[in-house]
Amino acid sequence: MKTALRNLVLLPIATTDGVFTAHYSESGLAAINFPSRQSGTATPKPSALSARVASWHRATTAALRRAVAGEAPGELPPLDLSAGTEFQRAVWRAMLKIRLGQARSYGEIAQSIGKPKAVRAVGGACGANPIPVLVPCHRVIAANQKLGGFSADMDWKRKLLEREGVAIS
DNA sequence: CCACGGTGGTAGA
DNA sequence: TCTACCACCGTGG
Repeated sequence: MKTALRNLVLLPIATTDGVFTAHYSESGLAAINFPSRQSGTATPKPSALSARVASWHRATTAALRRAVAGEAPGELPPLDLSAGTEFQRAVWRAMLKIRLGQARSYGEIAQSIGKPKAVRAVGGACGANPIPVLVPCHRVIAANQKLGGFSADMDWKRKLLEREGVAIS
């Protein structure tokens, strides 16, 4: 990932499962971090926030809380996926089309973006997804109906799928 | 159950 | 460039 110095604003999102951190660029929501023990995000003064970012953050907060609960997220803020390569963005767009309660295999994603043999590479792109939960990388599983992997805690993947009613063998 | 080869995309040297 | 990873997948013991 190339280091574009983009002015990022970091804001916390409290959920039933801990405090996530949202990153906003000039053009939208650029990343979400899972809760971690050490990282407390200092909340900027509200006056320092542009109205635009504040409104994005309201949308993100509502969407994330629903998504974490296994519900449909509703309307998302604009997503800034510019950090990814062309291939990665294609994979992330494909993931956004997987509906709640459904799951696709890595191979099916590869097929759907017109690169049926780029199966392992799809796994890599899933791991590079900057906006987990809202861009539902957890709905991509192995072809044998097994779980596959996850960059963050595997428990998150299992938990999210369970809440969405997806059965795993 | 396990081993292995064929794969394409990425990051790092 | 070249090389070594991989959140895979099918086939074969």
